[in-house]
Amino acid sequence: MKKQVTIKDIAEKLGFSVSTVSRALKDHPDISIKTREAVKELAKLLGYKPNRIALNLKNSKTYTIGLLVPETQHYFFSTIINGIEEVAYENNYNVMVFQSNEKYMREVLNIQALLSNRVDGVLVSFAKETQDFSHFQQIIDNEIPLVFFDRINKNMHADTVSVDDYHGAFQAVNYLIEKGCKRIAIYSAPQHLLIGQNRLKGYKDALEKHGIPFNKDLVYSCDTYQDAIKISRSIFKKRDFPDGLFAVNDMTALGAMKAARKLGISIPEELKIIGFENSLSASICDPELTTVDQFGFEMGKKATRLLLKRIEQDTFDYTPEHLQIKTQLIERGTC
Amino acid sequence: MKKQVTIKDIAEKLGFSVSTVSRALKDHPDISIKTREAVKELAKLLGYKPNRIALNLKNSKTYTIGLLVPETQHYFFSTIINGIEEVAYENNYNVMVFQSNEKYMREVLNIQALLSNRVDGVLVSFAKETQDFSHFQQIIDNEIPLVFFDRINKNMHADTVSVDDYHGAFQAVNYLIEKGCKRIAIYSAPQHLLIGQNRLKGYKDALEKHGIPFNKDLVYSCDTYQDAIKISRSIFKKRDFPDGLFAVNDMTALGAMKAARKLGISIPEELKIIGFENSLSASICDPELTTVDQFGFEMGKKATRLLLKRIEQDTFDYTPEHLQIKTQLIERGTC
DNA sequence: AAAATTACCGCAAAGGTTTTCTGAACAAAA
DNA sequence: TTTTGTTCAGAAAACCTTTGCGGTAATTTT
Repeated sequence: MKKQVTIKDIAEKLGFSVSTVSRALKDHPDISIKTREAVKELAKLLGYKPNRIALNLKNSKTYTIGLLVPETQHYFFSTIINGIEEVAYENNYNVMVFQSNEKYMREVLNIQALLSNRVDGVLVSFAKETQDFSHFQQIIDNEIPLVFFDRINKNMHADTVSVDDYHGAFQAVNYLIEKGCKRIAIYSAPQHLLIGQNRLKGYKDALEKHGIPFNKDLVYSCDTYQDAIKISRSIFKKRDFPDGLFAVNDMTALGAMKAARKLGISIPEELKIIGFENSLSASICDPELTTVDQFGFEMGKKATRLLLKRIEQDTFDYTPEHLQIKTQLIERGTC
Repeated sequence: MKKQVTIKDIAEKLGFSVSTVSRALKDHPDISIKTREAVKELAKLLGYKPNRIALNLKNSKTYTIGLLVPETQHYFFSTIINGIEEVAYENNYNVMVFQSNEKYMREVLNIQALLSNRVDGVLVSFAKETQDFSHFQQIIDNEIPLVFFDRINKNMHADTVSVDDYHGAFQAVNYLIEKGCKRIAIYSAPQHLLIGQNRLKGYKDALEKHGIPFNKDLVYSCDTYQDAIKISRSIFKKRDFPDGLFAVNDMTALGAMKAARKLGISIPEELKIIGFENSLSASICDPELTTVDQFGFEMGKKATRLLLKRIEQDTFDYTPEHLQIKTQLIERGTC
């Protein structure tokens, strides 16, 4: 609202030209020491701060990265954001956040906003709804570096950072089997998401390794807390309910625990549960949830480092990398 | 990296001047329909997007609000961010996030970054460490609207939005007493924060209302999960441990629950606990945590609406408002 | 036919900064 | 005195867009 002090103000007060002031401020050798000091002194006195907007325009560089997530509120994403902000801060970049609320339309609009804000690069974890990717192609067409994280698409000119879902799922199910489970259910993410596919594959392969036949009746599409409670209730009421459950994320695992407790099923004796995420709640509930750590903070950092590398390299003609974060099994009380 | 298409490109391709193209794009009556359509068609074809940076410079307005929080990862803050992003999105503003990690120094640096990015307004919840506010005064000196939320300071030219801590605390402690508690402990935030002062006052007044003498030995400074576990352990080992606990936030309440469980103290029979926040974990744990809902989402929305009002009003000469969010007691299983 | 109006469009400045090029003043060397 | 060199500073362009003002041609009015 108030006019900020500019280089021009300093120039006028001192009787120099703007170019002299500009150079003086950056210790250009052409400027005499006397002038330099006079300029700097007045600049400090007036509280001069270079106008970033003008620089942005001149250099067509904003030192801003755009971040698009489904929901900031989800614990996993908030840890990722933490990692992103961390690396951005270290490298003097700013972060502009947008959330899609899992809506495709809003995602498209957000991408437009990112584009017109001329961000230097974009980090994306897309909405569950999203099946068409042409809005992301726009980013690429403008040669703005793009990194997908968590929910990724490997068929574009974009780097990706994701959890090693296959390995994590394999690890988890293998662990359940070793703990004695024979009938293991899986709560799975939608199959159009890579996450869904990879985890299901890990599940199948772990079963196969131990000679347990795959039973598609034990596969449930379920990825929210509410769904988990509802679905679990109906499952656990049956006489032959599973003795093991691999949940797509901690919230669904916790939903299952709650339902089981209501029905008087004891964990881990009658039913063993393993989650995926290692959220805060996982170590708070009782018994504490055995889960697979996804290292969201690490993921955020890795994705941002990769993005900054792309931003600062001089060519857009690179072959995308596909990083995977190794998961880690956290043994606790539900198995 | 790639040059984005500008109004100039369109002008050259069509043989018009830039001003004509500019006006054509915004349906200025001076421009013939034929020209208008030709321009618009090419603009669409080329994927022209107005350069926001140039507009920012020209209008010295960025349509960006700066957000400074201690940690994005904290559930309460992430719900607030959700509310902020929501209102910003509705009003075509963008949000730039910064986190202080509870560090004063980092907060100061972040404010500088906000300043040089020429944001239109700033939303702040400051770090626990922060005792000196001159960096915020810089924002005000530049006549940039500032709204404090959650952790507030009423002694500046800034609006504030906060939880009605006094009322919430009173409500909570009153409830504990009605449930039969005689010796009620409080886990309190640092006393240099208003939150700490107000909640303690609510606690005291509720005791007084029921004629229970205040006992300063039942006041503990404790506001993290880890601290809560440690402190609770030592408290609950004593023979005369409290029969009620009012915790400054859900995490400390949950820490106390965990410690109590380990020591075989039954909740709510031997010990009643009430939290403050209504976080996700509160409804997941067992028994479910009785708590006071702070309505973070509402707070984020209210704060942002207030900020946008300040940004869009034409004067900086206003008297700050101090909004309070009414809390709500959520009765669950720990009382 | 001359004057007035209308319809269209371009010029230039502004917003703040950096940077290349140009130029002036002065001192030292020929 | 002339030439060469050095030191310092200004002018102008560029980044992209908007907008007040001016200008030209065509059309209408007297």
